[in-house]
Amino acid sequence: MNESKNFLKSQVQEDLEANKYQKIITRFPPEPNGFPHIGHAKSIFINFGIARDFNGYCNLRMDDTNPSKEDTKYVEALKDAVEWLGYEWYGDVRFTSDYFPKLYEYAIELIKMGKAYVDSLTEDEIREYRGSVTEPGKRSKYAERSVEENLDLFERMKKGEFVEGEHVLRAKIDMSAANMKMRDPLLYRIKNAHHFRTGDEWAIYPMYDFAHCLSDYIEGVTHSICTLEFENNRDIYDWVLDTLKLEPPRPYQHEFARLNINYTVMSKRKLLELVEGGYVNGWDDPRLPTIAGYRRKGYTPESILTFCDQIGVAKSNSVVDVSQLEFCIRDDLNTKVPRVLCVLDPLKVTIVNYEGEEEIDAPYYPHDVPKEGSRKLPFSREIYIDRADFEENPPKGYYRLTPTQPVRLRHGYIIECKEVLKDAAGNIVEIKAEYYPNSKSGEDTSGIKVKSAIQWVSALSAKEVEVRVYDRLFACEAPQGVEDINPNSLVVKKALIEPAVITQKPDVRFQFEREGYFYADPIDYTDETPVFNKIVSLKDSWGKKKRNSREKTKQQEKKVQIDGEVTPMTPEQEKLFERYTKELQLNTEVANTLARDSFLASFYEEALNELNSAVNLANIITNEVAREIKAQNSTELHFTPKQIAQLIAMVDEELISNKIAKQVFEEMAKTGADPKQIVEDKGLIQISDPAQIKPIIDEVIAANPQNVEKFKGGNKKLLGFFVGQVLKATGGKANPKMVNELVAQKLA
RNA sequence: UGGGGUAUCGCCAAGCGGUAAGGCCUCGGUUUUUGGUACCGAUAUUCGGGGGUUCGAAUCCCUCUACCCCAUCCA
Repeated sequence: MNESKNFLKSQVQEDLEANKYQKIITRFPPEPNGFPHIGHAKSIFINFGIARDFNGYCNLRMDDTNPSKEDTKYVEALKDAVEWLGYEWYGDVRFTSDYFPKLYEYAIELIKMGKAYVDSLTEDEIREYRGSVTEPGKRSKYAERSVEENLDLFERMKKGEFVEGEHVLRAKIDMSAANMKMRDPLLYRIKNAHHFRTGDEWAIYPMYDFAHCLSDYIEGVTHSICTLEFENNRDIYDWVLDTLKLEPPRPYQHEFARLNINYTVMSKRKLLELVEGGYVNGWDDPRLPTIAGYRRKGYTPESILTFCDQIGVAKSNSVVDVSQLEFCIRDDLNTKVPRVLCVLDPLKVTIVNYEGEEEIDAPYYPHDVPKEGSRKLPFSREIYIDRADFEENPPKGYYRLTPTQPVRLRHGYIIECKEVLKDAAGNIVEIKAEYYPNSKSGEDTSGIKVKSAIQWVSALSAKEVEVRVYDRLFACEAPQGVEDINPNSLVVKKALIEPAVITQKPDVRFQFEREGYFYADPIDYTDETPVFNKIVSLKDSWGKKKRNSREKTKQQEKKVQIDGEVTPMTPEQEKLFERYTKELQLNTEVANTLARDSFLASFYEEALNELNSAVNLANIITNEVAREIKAQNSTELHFTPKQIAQLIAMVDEELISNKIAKQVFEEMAKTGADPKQIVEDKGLIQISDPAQIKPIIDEVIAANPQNVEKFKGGNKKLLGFFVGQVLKATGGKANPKMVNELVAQKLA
């Protein structure tokens, strides 16, 4: 598996090291309102994977808070998917609906705290009152109801005394919050629908934002991992848990980018449209990116898991190329699956100089797959080969049978074309050929060199099978909907296959040599009418060559960036800028940053009172100090302008290098210690004596002969590498400028 | 227009101030009775653009740009 850590694993590791949790608990929490797709597989892989990696648990929880959409058939599909992928959830399957009583209690608690109220605005009014992204909302007059009234109303909501939409329970947070989600979010709504588990017991149902965080908490989840679109919901997640003052530890939410793959669609809505519109044959149609679809097509769980591992986990919206997935299934099947001969587009070949019949012993696996097994391949005078394996007027580079080019029948003899028979329309209907009796595979003494070996079947014993050749469902990379459907996404062929394959059971995979991997359809396959699904083609560098030569290579243009306008300075800022550039000789960029930030400016002025080192102070304040201020979100700073001045004084006196100054500053920001004290305690005084530095340089050079070579060969970037090594050896204390010069001299 | 995110090769993706990982794709080559596999090799002087700080910047600072998410009684 992938060794590099993703940000989620790093987070878990960090939390574990900080002793935040004793045991890691994650959860996979789908809403049972549709069939799981490969995006769910990614989530399953992440959640169960983290639990496995860190010796924890992963729960499977059905987030069933919306009875009008959910159904028990979906929970079965979800369970199947997890099991098929090889994971085991901890304990029983959980349901948010199991927590409805507990959730109700928490809601009452919030009401008692004055943090939740029953609102009786209409749906439209609620929307209107919420405001817009740029304008604040306004609070409902019902927010003023007393705790008693809220309690009474909420209980009656629960009892079913009201109709849908009459009341809702809302959190009392902030109607003018910049985060729209925090404008008094709804906690409960009245719904008369029948719930597939709790039946008609409840008249009210909790909203996602209320139920999810608390369900996580109830289950002892530590890391609540979800997709990017919930980033804005994190504030409510934290608000609910914090406001309720629950006993720690509590879970935290982390978001990652959902999976997208080109040439397909992933949204539930679009998938549903395809299924219900009859564009595909059900949720397990092999062209669909559903787990059931991939499974029916013949993908292995291992290949899906490998894929999930390869694509990684990050926060940028991305679209993974299908070829990555296709690679995974090819790679998995290559070492697992027997090779057999199947002719998809049969063309008759009569071997005129052959009489009788024979059986050829043919191994199931090629030389590079360490597996045993073989079968008998019947051979006779009449055989079939694939139409694509004969060309009367072959293009350049064609390796297969032509009127002048012999070819080997895989595992069998070399044949040569003698005559081409055509129908009235000019279509080739048969080939008369001759074979070389002394060219049999394994005992070939003919000395004839052929460029390829092709698949074939004997006419006498071949069986007709149905082969469903699937191609991508959509014709374009980023399909919008059914209008982009590839009309040839399914081609059903009557193919001819060698007899050994037919005695096999369904649910078995093969490689049809030179064609691809195929799967005996687990549902439609019978011995009388065998059906094979194409899983994926083999890599086809010949087909590609042909295609590429036809396609024009399009050149990509580099995008031109346009610079936007910068907001002008106020007169006061203008004045400061003037002073900084003219009087203090700061460069315009630094002066600009300082002048525009009043906090930084006053910090700078104060430091300037302590030390007359305008440029160096300005530099550290606009860069390092600014960063700390951002990180600490203002207020609680551990360092003062005076201390910064002391630090810079040491730099000015060349007691410490700039590099060390940054290190000292970080320490100051963390602990609030005095810069001089830090330098003293850690012995950070700069080493500027060449006599001390030179031996270290020699050591570094001696230890890295290849890099010395590379450097002398012209790789000047390596100078930085050597400087870095020397600095590392001295604990960062060597004067970097001097090291630079000395190293350059040494290596010159 | 407010808030929250994200930008590193054709596609994913490491990287957290000191030599731009890896996989897929692509292109060469070797082996091959699968135009498969395997194996070797090539492919980012540059990290969305522009500035700044530093001996040294993909990494720190400023700024601009592009894209995604948020105004369901969905999740």
